[in-house]
Amino acid sequence: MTEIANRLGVSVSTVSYALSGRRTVSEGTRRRVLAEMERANFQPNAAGRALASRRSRTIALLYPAGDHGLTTMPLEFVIGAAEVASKLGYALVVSTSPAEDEQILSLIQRGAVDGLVLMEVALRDPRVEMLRARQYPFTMIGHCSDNAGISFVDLDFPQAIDQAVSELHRLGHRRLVLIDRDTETESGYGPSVRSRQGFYLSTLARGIHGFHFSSGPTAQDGYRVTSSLLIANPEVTGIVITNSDVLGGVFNALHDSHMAIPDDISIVAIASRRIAELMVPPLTTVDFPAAEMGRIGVESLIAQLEGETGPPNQRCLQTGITVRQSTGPVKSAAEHGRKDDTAMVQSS
Amino acid sequence: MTEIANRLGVSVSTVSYALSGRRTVSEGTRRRVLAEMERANFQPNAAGRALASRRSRTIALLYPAGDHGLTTMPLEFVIGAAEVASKLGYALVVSTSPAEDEQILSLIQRGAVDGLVLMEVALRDPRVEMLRARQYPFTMIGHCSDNAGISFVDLDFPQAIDQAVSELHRLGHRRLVLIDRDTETESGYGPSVRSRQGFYLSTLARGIHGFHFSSGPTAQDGYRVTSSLLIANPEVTGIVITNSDVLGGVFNALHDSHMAIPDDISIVAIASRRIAELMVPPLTTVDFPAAEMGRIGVESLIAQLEGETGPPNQRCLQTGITVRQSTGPVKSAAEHGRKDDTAMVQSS
DNA sequence: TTGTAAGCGTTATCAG
DNA sequence: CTGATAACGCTTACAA
Repeated sequence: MTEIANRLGVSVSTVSYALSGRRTVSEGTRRRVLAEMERANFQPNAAGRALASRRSRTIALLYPAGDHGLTTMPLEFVIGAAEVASKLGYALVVSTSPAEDEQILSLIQRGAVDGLVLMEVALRDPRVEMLRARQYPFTMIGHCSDNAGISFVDLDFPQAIDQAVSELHRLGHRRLVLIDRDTETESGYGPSVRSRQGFYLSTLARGIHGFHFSSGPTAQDGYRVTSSLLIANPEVTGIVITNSDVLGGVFNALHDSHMAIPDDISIVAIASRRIAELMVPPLTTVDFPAAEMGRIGVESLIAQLEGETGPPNQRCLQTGITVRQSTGPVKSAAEHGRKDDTAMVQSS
Repeated sequence: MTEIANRLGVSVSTVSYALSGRRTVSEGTRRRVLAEMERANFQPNAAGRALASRRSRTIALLYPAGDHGLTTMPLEFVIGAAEVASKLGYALVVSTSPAEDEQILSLIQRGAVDGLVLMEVALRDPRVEMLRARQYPFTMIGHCSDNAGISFVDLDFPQAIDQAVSELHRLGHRRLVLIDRDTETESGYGPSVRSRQGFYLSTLARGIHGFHFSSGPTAQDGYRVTSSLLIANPEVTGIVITNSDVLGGVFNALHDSHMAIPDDISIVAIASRRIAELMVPPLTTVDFPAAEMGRIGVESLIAQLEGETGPPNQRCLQTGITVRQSTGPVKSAAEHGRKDDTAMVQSS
């Protein structure tokens, strides 16, 4: 910058202001400065800028560590976040979320990042309490019981579940089961709690029979749960799944029990398109807008960093349903005697 | 740091050296300094350090942009990279690889990062040429035709394919097909080229019949290719797949053609465990060690940054095969008359 | 509209 | 073994 200033016979501050626009610079010099920068291929040094401005223009995505082993959030999420961050002039560092508050603190106390995006927050999350107490800028993917003043983006799980239930109901299914995350290990995990509540509300509202099974996060868990489910509740004709990690187990269990999809049983899951298309038959899904969630999370964090005032940006995204081939009308005549309201319904 | 120095009555440089160990400090003062840092909860400021040392202690992972739409590299890769980077004291920024050299240059000219990890390199990759010409530190996931002086980590695709072929051969399969990436759009993409060559070598070496079909990257492409394959070459009993994005299409096509897996046809794919367990039946795979590749890539970049000398670290990882249920002995008696060498073979 | 200069928090050189 | 002190490259009052 000094060099550019010298070459043009202006001061460094003029160069700096020409670039940042933080004070007015005569149109002529501004253009000359920018032209010279272009010519010299100048790029402002990140460290110098960060040191002087006390802002790193870097944010961190705290990725849930391997504690669940597998994780539900797809890669598209990270990509979406990275893209918008870069578009807004920020770098996005991915950090496997250290369970220790200390490590988070270290990250922010070094001034390495200006703000955080928290993933997989629990209903009562100690990290959230800590950051809130310190008034540190952050946004959440997911949300807590108490979100006062905090921006977040989440899926509207009750609505997502209701779409699934509604579709199955439309097809004549009257006995549904929800397979969700294991509550023992996931107590306080928002999506589980909200999905389950939503499921009971949705089934109740339609006067149909619904209950849930909890499953661990692996395919084996899904297999086991589905097998017992089929024995304990052979009258079930529709399954709703919230955690795509168990899908393989469910499908294999059904296959081994000679239950055809969708002839004997219909399945709807909250899952990405990528996963939907891997299944046989292709899975009817409530779409998980991962990339968009990443985008929104980063956007609202940066808005906050850039001094946006006003209420926090709290959004529960609405989902759409994509009907593929894992859902169909109830066939079993034993189930209801007659396929009452399904016969003439058009595909929506 | 100044504050700590003052409180202890030593100079800032002593504090700095006590922390960095870059010059000897008497055991006593060193301990006092560290104790005081602990007490005051001191964290060295990243920007100040970066400015003075001219190193950001940050590296970037250049993630392939959405040009293929879907991407083959799983999330575990990013996680593995992030974990080891953080363990070595570096931050890992994820950047959706801008096709433009300019943007890469901007990143490095700002001094925002000390080095790059390139993903999805082509056999002749302009980015590689550019970085090499500038002597900029980087490592690759994958490798080019000419890798002189560049560290990389890649899968040993010929070996991976050979494991797949070997397993199918062991089971008595004598007519194999490889479904790989579409060459029209992927010309110069190393894994495709190497897999295909490896496939022909492996089948040739065993005196069995092998040929390949190329498929686009979507499930629909996989479906189409598999359908035509079944018509054109009904004698095929084993399929090897390199790109897990097409798996769903393949499985669905087989299902729709009433080909049972593994009774009528066996399948082996290069894929992650996560995907393997989604399929019905669970897929026999040559394991893709994504996390390890991420780790190694980052490690060798950092080694390079820390001034390691000597030859570049060039590694083609060996794979293991995990036999699940998509492979089985040839059943079709029409195929070879007799199942010659398969009858007595033990599982390895 | 522009210039001057004081930081920002480290590292590293040069003397003791 | 330790202290001063000059960078590092930029931002931003304060003056003019």
